[in-house]
Amino acid sequence: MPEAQSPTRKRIVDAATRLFYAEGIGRVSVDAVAEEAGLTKRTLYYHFKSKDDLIAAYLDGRDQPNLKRMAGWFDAAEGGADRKAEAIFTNLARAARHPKWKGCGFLRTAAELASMPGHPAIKVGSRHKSSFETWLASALSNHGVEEPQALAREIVLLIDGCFSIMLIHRNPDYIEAAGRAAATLVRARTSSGKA
Amino acid sequence: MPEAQSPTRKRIVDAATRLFYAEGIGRVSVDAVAEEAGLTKRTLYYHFKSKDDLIAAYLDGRDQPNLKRMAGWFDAAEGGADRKAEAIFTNLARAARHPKWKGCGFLRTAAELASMPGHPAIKVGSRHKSSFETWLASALSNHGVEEPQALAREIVLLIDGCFSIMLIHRNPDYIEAAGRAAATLVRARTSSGKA
DNA sequence: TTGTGTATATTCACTAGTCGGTATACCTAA
DNA sequence: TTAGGTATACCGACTAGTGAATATACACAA
Repeated sequence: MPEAQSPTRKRIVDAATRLFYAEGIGRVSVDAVAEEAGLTKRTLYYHFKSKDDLIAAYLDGRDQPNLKRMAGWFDAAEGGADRKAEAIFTNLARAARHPKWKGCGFLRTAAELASMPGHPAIKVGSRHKSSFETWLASALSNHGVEEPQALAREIVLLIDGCFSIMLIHRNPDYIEAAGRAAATLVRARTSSGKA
Repeated sequence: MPEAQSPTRKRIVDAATRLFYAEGIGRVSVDAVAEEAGLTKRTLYYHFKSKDDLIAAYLDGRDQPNLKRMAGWFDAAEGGADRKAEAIFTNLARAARHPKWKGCGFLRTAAELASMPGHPAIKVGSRHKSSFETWLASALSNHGVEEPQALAREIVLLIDGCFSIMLIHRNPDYIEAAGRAAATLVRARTSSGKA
């Protein structure tokens, strides 16, 4: 039985992360992941029981880094809740200009697996998105916002809207527009009418 | 050279539409489309020069029906611009409860083709989404809204956010939340402060 | 120190089937 | 006779997954 913390396993997940994010899970073969990791397919199958398992592990590995990055952007921004929320979008727009940026791996994977709602990778994605929404609600509530949970959900919808539409138009203006919308929604839930 | 309006061609596109939407373009083989259409692969390749071509034709066929459906929801709703915008989401939530609903074919295809930004199907998707945004801006401007283009873009972001996040959570509550957010954004752009 | 057993980790070679696309031939209607 | 449209049969490349053998390392007994 393979170790959960094996360095080989980590090498495989890292290789899978690079390829799955760049090309999409359906366009990357298990052979390709094994080659990228510098080992054979049989070794990969020693550490993961199926490709579906590997896909879930790939997304699981992105959970914490993604959450921390978003939280970092929010925390680092000056100003009230509206400015902090908008900062997430400003930073996202900057990231999206990088040529290797291909949207959100969780959403793209869910789109590819839309016909398999119970797929383990979708459960991982669902947990990740819920974690983010929960964190955002608590962060907003620390900045004197009314109904932080409802507001967090609205902002999450705008963020995921950015991810999707960027894959169609490849135009970061949409992210800036979403940031302004988010700020508007925050102000609509701030007692003073302006934070 | 095949006819553009050939009934055989239409049968192929209809079959492709059923399968591609249900399973995703990457999980459906050309053989499967041919069988669904009740003809052989060779005949399919007489009418389409490649699978990529067929994918683009599939999305092209969804352009007008999708636009008309959304416009119908907006036009049929009672009330001001805020209520009409929210009606899009209410109807979307109802549609999303259907077991065969699998989100937006344009966005899912773009997600699958994220590594090929110049793919003809993505261009079709981009055109479709732009058409919708343009129509929505003009519809909003007919109802006394300020900056209808900026507002239309914000609402589009919420709609596409719904499509994406629904594939992760499968929870129509998100669509209702997006509808309320859209209404809030409309009111923020209405002179009276309330339409 | 040496030998044996055991669990972990890895490789090569393979299966059975699918993929997008095509060569060739045939049928039918103008 | 010609051209549009369809069918059979096939191609080489690739797919996820597996069987059997092997390398490595450490435990314990003689």
